Amino acid sequence: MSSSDHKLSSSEIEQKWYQHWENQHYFDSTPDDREPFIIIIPPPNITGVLHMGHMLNNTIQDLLIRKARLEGKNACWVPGTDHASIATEAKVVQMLREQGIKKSDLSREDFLKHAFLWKEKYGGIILQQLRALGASCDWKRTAFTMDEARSSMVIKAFVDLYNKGKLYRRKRMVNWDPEAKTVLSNEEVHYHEEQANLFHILYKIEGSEEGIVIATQRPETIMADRAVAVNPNDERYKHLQGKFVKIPLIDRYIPIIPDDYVDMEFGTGALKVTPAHDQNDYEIGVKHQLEIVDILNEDGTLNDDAIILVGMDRFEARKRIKKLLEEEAVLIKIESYKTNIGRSERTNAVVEPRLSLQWYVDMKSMAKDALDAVENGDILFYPENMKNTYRHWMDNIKDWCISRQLWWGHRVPAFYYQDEVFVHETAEGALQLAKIKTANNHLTLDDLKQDDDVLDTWFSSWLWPISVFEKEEDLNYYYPTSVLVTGWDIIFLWVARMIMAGYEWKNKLPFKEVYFTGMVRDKLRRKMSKSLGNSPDALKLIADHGADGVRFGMLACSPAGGDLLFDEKLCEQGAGFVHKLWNARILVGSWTSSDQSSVSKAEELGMNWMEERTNQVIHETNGLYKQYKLSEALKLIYSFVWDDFCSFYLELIKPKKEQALHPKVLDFTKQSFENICTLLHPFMPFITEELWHLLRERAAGDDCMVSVYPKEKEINQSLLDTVSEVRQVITQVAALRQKYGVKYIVSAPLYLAKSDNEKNILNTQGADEIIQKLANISSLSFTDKEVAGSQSFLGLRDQYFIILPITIDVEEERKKILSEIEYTRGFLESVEKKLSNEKFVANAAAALVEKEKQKKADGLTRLAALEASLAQLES
RNA sequence: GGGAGAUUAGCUCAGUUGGUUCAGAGCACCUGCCUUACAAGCAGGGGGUCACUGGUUCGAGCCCAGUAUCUCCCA
Repeated sequence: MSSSDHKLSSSEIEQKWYQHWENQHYFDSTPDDREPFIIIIPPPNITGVLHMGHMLNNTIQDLLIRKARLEGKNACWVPGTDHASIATEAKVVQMLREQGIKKSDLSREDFLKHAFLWKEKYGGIILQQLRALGASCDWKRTAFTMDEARSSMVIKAFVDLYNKGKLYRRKRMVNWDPEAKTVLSNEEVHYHEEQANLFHILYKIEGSEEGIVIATQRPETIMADRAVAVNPNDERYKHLQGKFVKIPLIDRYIPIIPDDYVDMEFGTGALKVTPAHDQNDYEIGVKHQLEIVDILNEDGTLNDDAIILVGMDRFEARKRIKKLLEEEAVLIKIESYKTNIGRSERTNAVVEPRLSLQWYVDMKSMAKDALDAVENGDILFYPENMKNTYRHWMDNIKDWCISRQLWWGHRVPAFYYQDEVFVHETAEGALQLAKIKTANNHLTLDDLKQDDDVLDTWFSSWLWPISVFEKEEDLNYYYPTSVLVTGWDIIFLWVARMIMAGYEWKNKLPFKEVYFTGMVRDKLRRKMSKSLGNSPDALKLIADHGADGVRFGMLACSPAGGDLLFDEKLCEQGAGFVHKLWNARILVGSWTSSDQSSVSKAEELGMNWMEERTNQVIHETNGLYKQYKLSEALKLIYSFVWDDFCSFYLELIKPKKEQALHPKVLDFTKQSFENICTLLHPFMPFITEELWHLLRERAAGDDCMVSVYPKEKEINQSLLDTVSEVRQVITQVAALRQKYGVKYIVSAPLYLAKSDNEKNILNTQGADEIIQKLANISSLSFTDKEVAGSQSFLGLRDQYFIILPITIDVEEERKKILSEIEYTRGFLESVEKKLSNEKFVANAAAALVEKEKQKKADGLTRLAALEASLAQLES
């Protein structure tokens, strides 16, 4: 026995075994005859470091992969990273700025060189950190959304959609981030209630002393106004319709137009229409054929069309214009109110609605198959209610703006010549198209200008499941994948779109099941985030509690879909569990065996029970796995190991000091321990591997990670019930000992009241021995009457008497029995009520009625026993 | 404004097509034990009008309607 046998060092065994598994190539997968089980990792951003969300998500994936591997499937977990265009570009710009380099000073090519260098340096951090968690990814398959294979598929997809007529380029109102100078998707804009001012401004009617007051939150945009709209039914303004008003500060007159859109109740009931700077105004503008004038530059400063305050930032302009309006005496009042302000997820800049020319994917044409697949159960969602959210979105799907005004990403493969656009994977191909279209053979590459924009990151992410397999053979074998594990917050951004892409290009769903994890929140229910600083350092957690402890902590509190309120205490509990297992192994390891020993009846019964109980746990956990109730499966195994194996079975088997066990018993015990290791391995891979090797000498390749997951067998319920009764008796005796202060060391005789119950513990070989050992009973025998001077108690079915060396408080005992009698009578009453109810007997299932009858019989037996005890006490 | 979900013990949550007196688990708390693997342990214990109000039913934590509160998604 080496010294390391008695001391547990998590970090040591984590490093040792992870390296061993990798050396043995256990994580690797290649297509073969076995059933595949495949998970594609939700690729983390290259800008990130491991956070709690990743820990949860990847722990679950590893758990599922390891379980499948143990079950003999060909398990493959493909890792990778996402180029995260806007986030990465922001990081690189910032890095360059710190080096004194401005992005605008660099060419696109030079900027990309810097970006790739950055990616090489920092882009793999998360994948590296995942190893610390025990992730058994097939690392040689590591993919990146911008490497060659993925990029070429992204470009092909774009071209293909264009050729199918599912892509178009159009000028629309988009969310504009003036700081990053790019369009944002709706999902990248976060709305929060903020305090704002509502400016009431007087617009004077042309050729009249009268005026009309409009209310606006954005006075700096009045120069872009092209109309004032009022509700056609608004009596206050009927006489003004068709007249013109002057925009304050500048010399421009705009019409007063009627439109139903205007809410008479809001503000003054008069709405300034600024088609270039508001989505709704834009629509009104189109309807009334108003001129659309954009007075802002892409960086949020005012341009020449603003006429005044040119070159000033929009917020500075707002302050200035307030003064100017006051000077002109047209600022009637400023009202403070709360409104939702949209800010960029990345830069936190206030998002500007902006009219711009962008590429769009026609989503309606793809939504149908993707919706059907989920509706008809081809793809299963866990939890199931995510279907509703999914359906709602699919039914109201909007076209997808996929161009971004950035450099880091896949460049749009569209080439322009004069007013024509040519879409092709290569510039040369586009040139050919252009030559044909223009009938001009003299065109050269220099005549074409490629689109400056890149594609939305999700435009590569949606191809992830179909793009990670580079070989046809792999694709045929692994696709569709088994399950996707991701957060519900990206069900639209990612999950729905992957399903669409799967049908679009492979004519097949990308995965059969989707397991939505919850969001990791802190104890105050706040989402864990870097900005709040409420997220624990993942690697420190692992260092403090061990990877197994952290995995336990993450899993123990993670019901599918629901929020996960993370509490470090759960990791402590996990670490405690690791120690429990460790100590149990030390105990078993300290035992010796000898042919001279015999197998006692108690041991025989104990072993049989252990086997049945293991079967039962396998059966139950398999059921839980199927429903993805992973935290419940873990809790079940936890209590099985702790309460059943350690507290009961090992105590039952435990030999007296210096005594040896029969080899059969010791071997069985080790075998049970091995089963536990295998069952627990997916949850806690390191400690189980370590114990596996400490339990026995192992040949090369005999590792827990690749052991055989035990199969379900038929369960002997009757044996389980009998031992439950045994354990109940032990518990009750212990409770009585505690109540009367009788120490364990004082043994006492126990009697079993004779009854009709054939399966009583005296008829089961070994049961008496177990009770004698664990409850320190001097003798166990039948009795057909009350035992004088005894304490009586009920097991699950039978009644027992124990004689403890105490003086009994008759009055107290009487009260106790009376209250039990009362309870039993109530119980009987409710049962009888049911049985005498004709409708119940007629309507309920026969088995149920039978059960009620049995309950009545049991109840009567118990009542009789209690009344006898009472009589005995009073005699 | 449209939609989804939730409300069960001090906390986090189970509760399977309505049917054991159904009200559960883990943590936390309290009590007693250093019983020779583990005090990171062992053995016990208290604690809930299942948000509220009605309805359906022989029977409701579970089904229906409404109310309240909260969370989230979309606009």
